[in-house]
Amino acid sequence: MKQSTLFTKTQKQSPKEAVSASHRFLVQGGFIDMLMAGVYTYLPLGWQVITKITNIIREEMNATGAQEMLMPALQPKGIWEETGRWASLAEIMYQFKDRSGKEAGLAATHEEVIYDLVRRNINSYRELPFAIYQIQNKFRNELRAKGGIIRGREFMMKDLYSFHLEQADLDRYYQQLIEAYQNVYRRCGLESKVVEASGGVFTQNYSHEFQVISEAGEDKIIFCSDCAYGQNTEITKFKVGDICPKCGGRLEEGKSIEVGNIFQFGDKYAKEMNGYATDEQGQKKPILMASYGIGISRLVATIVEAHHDQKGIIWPENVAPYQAHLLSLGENGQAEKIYDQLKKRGVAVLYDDRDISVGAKLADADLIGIPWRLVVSKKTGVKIELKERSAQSVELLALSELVKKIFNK
RNA sequence: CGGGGUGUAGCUCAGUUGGCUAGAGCGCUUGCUUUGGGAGCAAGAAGUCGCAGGUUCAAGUCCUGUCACCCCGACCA
Repeated sequence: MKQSTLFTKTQKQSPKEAVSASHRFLVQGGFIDMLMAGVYTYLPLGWQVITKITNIIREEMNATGAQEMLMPALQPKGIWEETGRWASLAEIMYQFKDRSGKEAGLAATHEEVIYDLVRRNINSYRELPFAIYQIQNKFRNELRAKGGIIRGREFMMKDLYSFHLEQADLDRYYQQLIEAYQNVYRRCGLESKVVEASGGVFTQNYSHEFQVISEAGEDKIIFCSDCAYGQNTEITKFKVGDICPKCGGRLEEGKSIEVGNIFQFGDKYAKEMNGYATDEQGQKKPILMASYGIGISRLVATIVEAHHDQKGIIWPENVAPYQAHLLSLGENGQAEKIYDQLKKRGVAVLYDDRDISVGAKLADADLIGIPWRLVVSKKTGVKIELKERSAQSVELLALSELVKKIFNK
């Protein structure tokens, strides 16, 4: 990708409304653009990051046997009335009348839609268990949107629903998903805590949140410094300094960002929406459900909160918009050749071919935060100067050495 | 929803007790120079002063309404 043709430029000035590092750098670097409070466009650079993250999520979800599909965002009132949530979610859900006077809403979540689909299609224990997920925007009429894409009114989510006839089977899959979630966060460069929390207004049962310790967070948790255990301060009886019940480490308290939340609903939806299947003995049994969500847009912001310095973002390699950032600094065509070579070898490279000052290019490279910076200038001759975004030192390498060393190509 | 604040060029902002042709920096266009940390010089384009109404000889400035955005709180799969 040639940077001269990249849609939207970086901004020299930080947006006035930005109070968090993620908000500031994502806007300044040209990753996101606000349309209204809590509603953002993912610009080409931001979309590259989203694509990397969703691919990681797909790999991990598919590995558990889950299948991907896509449900409607526009939903009828009827199914929501079956569970009583049309009324109980009235404040958070966008609800309106269409021009024939029919009431409808925008998806705040998808339990009703998926359960309606399942009850009409699943009749036998032979068809269970299974898990379905989608990656889609959710709409929530938050009283106040905050912190760029940390709390949006329209935001991207991966939501997965699993269905079982036996509680033990649900428990088994639930544990499997906890591990899959931890894999997702680890691959995104984040250390997550698995935190016990209340089910909020949505379920009486317990739930687990995945929290990343960060000053930009809105949640407060008690967590173990040695393992991934934690409890939300909403429900905890532990105090700072208590012993971790999992590993015996010491508990601490800190602010954190909730990047995932999983719930066991058990037979709640079976009862409310009449979802039953026949077991081996020919008996009617409730179809149990659990829900599992990852806030993808919030995850992007969380990664930036965890990986940045004064100058900009430092993307972990797995989620970086490009693998390498090639900068042409006042030379005569050598960079263009190297760009072609890198493309030929399958390296995803952003090539800064713009006719602007050296300082501006270097500053933009720091702001955008691609992990490997490749500089070609009069000084470098036929070689390339390599610098890792997170490091201070540079080294001169020939193209073949370079691609072998860092891209394994 | 309660409290506080802000809407003036693409962006960040200045604009005095109401007064004449509404400004700056950045960005943008053209030309020349420059080239390892956000370049210099010259010329230029760019504004219904958020929107509607009112007061006044005169409104960016005062009044009323309205819309949008930000911050604190409340809220929060």
